[in-house]
Amino acid sequence: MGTSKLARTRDRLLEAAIDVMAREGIVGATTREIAQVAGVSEVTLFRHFRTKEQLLSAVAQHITALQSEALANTAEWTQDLHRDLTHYAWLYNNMLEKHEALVRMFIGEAQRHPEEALQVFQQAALPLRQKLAAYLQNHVERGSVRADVNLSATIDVFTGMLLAGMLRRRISPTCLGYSKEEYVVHCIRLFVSGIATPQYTPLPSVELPPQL
Amino acid sequence: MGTSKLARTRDRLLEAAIDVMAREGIVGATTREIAQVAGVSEVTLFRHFRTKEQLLSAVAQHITALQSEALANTAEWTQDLHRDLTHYAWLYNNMLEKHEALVRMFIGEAQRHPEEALQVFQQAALPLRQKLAAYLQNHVERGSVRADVNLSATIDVFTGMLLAGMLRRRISPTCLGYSKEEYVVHCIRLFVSGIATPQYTPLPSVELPPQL
DNA sequence: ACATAATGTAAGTAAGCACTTACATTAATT
DNA sequence: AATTAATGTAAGTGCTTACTTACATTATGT
Repeated sequence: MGTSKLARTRDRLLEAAIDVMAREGIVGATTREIAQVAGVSEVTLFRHFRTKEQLLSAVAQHITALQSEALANTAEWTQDLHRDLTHYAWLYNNMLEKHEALVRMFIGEAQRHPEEALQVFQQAALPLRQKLAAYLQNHVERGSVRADVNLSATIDVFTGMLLAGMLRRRISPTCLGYSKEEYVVHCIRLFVSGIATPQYTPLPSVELPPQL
Repeated sequence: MGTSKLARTRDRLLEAAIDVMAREGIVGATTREIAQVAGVSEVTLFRHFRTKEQLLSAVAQHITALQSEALANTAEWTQDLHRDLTHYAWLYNNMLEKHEALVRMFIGEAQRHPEEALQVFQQAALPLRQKLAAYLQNHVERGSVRADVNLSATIDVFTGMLLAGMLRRRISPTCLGYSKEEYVVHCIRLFVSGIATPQYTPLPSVELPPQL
């Protein structure tokens, strides 16, 4: 066995903690239920993590590790701005949906657990974010993206649109007036036409008026 | 006295509940502390609201009422798309910042309290949202906003950008690489250039927020 | 086979929780 | 002044929580 029994039990406890905390929130998640979901006794939980607080901290680190692992597979860029951003948007959106419960929890309890929330959200999204920044910077130098945009702010606007979309879908999925796909497509379109230079305007294919 | 003692105590309890719940979350907010903050005994709390659940429900209604009241003052539109949306964006952003703790709480606990979260977020933002929809529809008919956009989706993208910006600012305010003002300005610029028709391409002049 | 590491079982502790009961006190109304 | 409505005080109930202790059981490695 590559992993010891100790490590396997620890991992099961962390996964169970993620599961229960996502359902019940941090305050609502009891050590009893976490241990039960993990299939171990409550005493074992406290032998691995001396307090609930320490378990929470370990959970945050665990998630961070999982995320940067999942996003490690570098997507190949085609240099087609609209196509690449579509790929990126769906990658990001799917990640958000997969971890919706956790995202909600950390947003809601960010004030009470600032260091963990910061750790999870900032560190987990950092590599993907930097890749996108480098990609857009490349486009800026090639003249297809406007040079007068703050790249950090712009990227956060982009991911923020997708995040907010996911949050809103759960709250009122019925009477939104649009589908998930429609929303994401709108995000992409808005973003591309917002950062692209006038020369590079991919959207209105009919009769481009000459720019002045 | 316009308001009876009964109603005043009830109001103080509701305000205290908002205060404590915003700080501690719904699960973390204890009836003891809510009563203490309200300056009444815990028994009085239970005489006004038979259970904690019922108190939560009353809180949701109270917030909804407060919000639609605050947004009742109709802003006059100047028909200048960029200018009007700037005004709207700052109005919305300030509202979000004012109620940040509550927004966070309801996002985080939306799954466990679906009806209250829906009530607060949907109903509170509804009038403002409808006004913006009507305004944009007007611009569509006048040809300054593209006709091929889903207005509902587009509005949600706009408000979503602002919401996500507020959420992110609290988590990592230091190392963002941009200011709040910069973020909001980027939102506006992205949005305007994304929905405007090619004929109507406003020159993006940096606008300052109305006030702190 | 044996020593040790990891877990289970059972029971319990002290604290905090929502919520109640009984009775005294204050304020408003009549 | 008398009645009533609104609140306070004090004590307590039953439940759940994080966390502990003592001891028995299983798996693991040598």
